[in-house]
Amino acid sequence: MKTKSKPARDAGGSATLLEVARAAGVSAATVSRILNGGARVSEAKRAAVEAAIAALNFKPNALAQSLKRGRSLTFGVLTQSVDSPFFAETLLGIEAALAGTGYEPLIASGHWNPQEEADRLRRLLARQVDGLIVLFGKLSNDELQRFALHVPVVATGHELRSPRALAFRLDNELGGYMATRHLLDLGHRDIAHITGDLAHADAVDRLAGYRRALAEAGVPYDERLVVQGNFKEPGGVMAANRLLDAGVPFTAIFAANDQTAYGAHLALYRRGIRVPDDISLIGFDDLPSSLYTTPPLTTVRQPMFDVGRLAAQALLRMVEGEPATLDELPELSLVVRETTRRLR
Amino acid sequence: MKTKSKPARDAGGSATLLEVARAAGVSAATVSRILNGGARVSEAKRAAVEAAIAALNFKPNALAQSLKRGRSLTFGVLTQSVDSPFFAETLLGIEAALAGTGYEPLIASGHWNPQEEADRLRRLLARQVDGLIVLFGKLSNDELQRFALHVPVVATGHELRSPRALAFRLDNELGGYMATRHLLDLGHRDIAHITGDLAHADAVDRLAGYRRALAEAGVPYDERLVVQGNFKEPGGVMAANRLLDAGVPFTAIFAANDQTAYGAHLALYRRGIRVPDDISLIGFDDLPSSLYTTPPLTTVRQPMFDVGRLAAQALLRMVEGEPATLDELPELSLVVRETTRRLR
DNA sequence: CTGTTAGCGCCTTCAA
DNA sequence: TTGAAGGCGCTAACAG
Repeated sequence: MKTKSKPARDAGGSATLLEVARAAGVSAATVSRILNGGARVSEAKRAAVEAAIAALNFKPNALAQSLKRGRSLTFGVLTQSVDSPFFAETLLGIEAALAGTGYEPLIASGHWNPQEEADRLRRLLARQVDGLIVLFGKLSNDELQRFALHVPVVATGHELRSPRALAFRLDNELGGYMATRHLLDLGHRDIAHITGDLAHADAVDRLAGYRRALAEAGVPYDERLVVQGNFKEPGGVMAANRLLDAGVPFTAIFAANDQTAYGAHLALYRRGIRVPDDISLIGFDDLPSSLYTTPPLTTVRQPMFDVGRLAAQALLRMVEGEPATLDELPELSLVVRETTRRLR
Repeated sequence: MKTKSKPARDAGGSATLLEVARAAGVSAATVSRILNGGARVSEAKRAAVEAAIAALNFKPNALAQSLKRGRSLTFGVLTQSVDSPFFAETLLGIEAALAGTGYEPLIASGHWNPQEEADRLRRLLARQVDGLIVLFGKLSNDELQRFALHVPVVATGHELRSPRALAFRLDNELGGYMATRHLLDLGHRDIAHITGDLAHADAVDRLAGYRRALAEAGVPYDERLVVQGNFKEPGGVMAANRLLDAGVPFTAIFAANDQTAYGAHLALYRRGIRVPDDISLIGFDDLPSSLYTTPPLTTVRQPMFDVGRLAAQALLRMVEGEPATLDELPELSLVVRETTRRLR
């Protein structure tokens, strides 16, 4: 005896368009027309169909629509880790740009692993996303281009511009310069730097900015004052400890990002060194939480919300066939709060 | 002259299964069989098909597969805001539970707005998700049940158990009790409480726990020591200021969540009041960042990663037709760090 | 072992 | 204005 083999879903809902049509005594085509606006339909039938839709609680099957139309109204978004506040803000910007457009983000995480990133991107493609937003990560431009063969791609943290792929980076070198310059302006000359993971271009650029500011101010570069972190709090703790143990005096620290600064601050606190009274500290990113650390953290702001918003807006245009362009390039800015102070 | 009207996608890729079949000189069914394991196929044809797949760089269209199979291998996940570290951790747990199962999360945000939540859930359903995970929010049990008519539902922060819906809450009353009790054990008797948004059951429960601990210790409840916050940093700042301005002395604060504690800490700092030297402070949640505040925050840990993981695992079972059960109920725990200290 | 036949649910000509 | 027919890409009987 053959029994309904449909899986667990639908125990209580979701009629099909055909069922609606039958209930209303019209053809499926008519229902479809009413659903999608457009064509004129007689008032009588329209009323009947709308009644049937309501009665059956009908919702069109988006999968079927996508299959038929060849567009899924979905953008794939590759973050590196959903738990990073840094990405969270970007996601918010994407969400904002997509609101009301009918598009929805399908989010995946690459965990800073090129293989995993490529794998996730492939899955996203298999799900027929109409476009891809790649947030940072370690994919090469070639790989990005390969994906752009299938759908338009917008990437942040990469440099790349082709008809179907657009990438942009913030000026991290300038950011590093701004941070260091701020410390210099405050009279500091012995400025330590805790770098990010130097496998990332951003970390390298920030370091370059630090060196440029120093050079410009005539302060010799002392490599003993530069230690490597990893963009995470524990890295900041360890780096600060190494700095302190090295015995080379310094009055300020430029941390490659806010999380590193948090860690460094904690390490200083443990040794009874106060911020900013004894040592000035500046971060990079301006995470939302940096406004509420005690004291609030001076930092270089990365406008991640805007980055997300602009990326999504650009992609929206690209899927409409317009050329790949950016409305504006988001800019870094110095946010002076209370962890830095004038020397003496 | 009629021209290809397919949209921008596919400028360079994605062959169809039928094309693969033709290239390999077999039928579509054979290709499908090879793709899905199962049936036996001659080595010759298998080789030909695999060659064709590679040559054409073929990836099955997941939309078509889902439509045909009646399962999308997608779970809808309703968070309230992607930018909250609290939800981020839960998402991580869900991601972990889903890894390797073939299921992927489709994430939407409800922003603590019942209308918006319901709307998002409907869209998720339209996309044919196979199950729903609802993380907190303000939907009523009735509404959740209604969604459970269509697909299995697992919800956190609700209480509800039916064949196709499972919900669980952590014991927030106990959490509030634990926090207050910790302060009491340290010798504090004048303990202030900054509540969360009292429209949330969690906030009410934590307050109840606070009162119970007080009562149990024979400390009279003083309503002047209880002010309302909103689970966010600014609320913590304002609440702490109100507490301070009221002039009723206290030696410790129990903040309804970590973000509130951050805000309160900042307000104290601004007035030169040190934590924990002058005032002890305890939060609730144990956000990842609480490990790196200066000093690290004593708090009541909510195992959100586990919450996400357990929810996803339960849902996984439910879509397989198994009854709605939870492996275990995650428990709150006291995490003593450095913002609380013995009185005197 | 393999091909043919039918759709999944919807949209879109094409005729009427 | 409306319906019939065909097909998006894939899978699942059912024959051979």
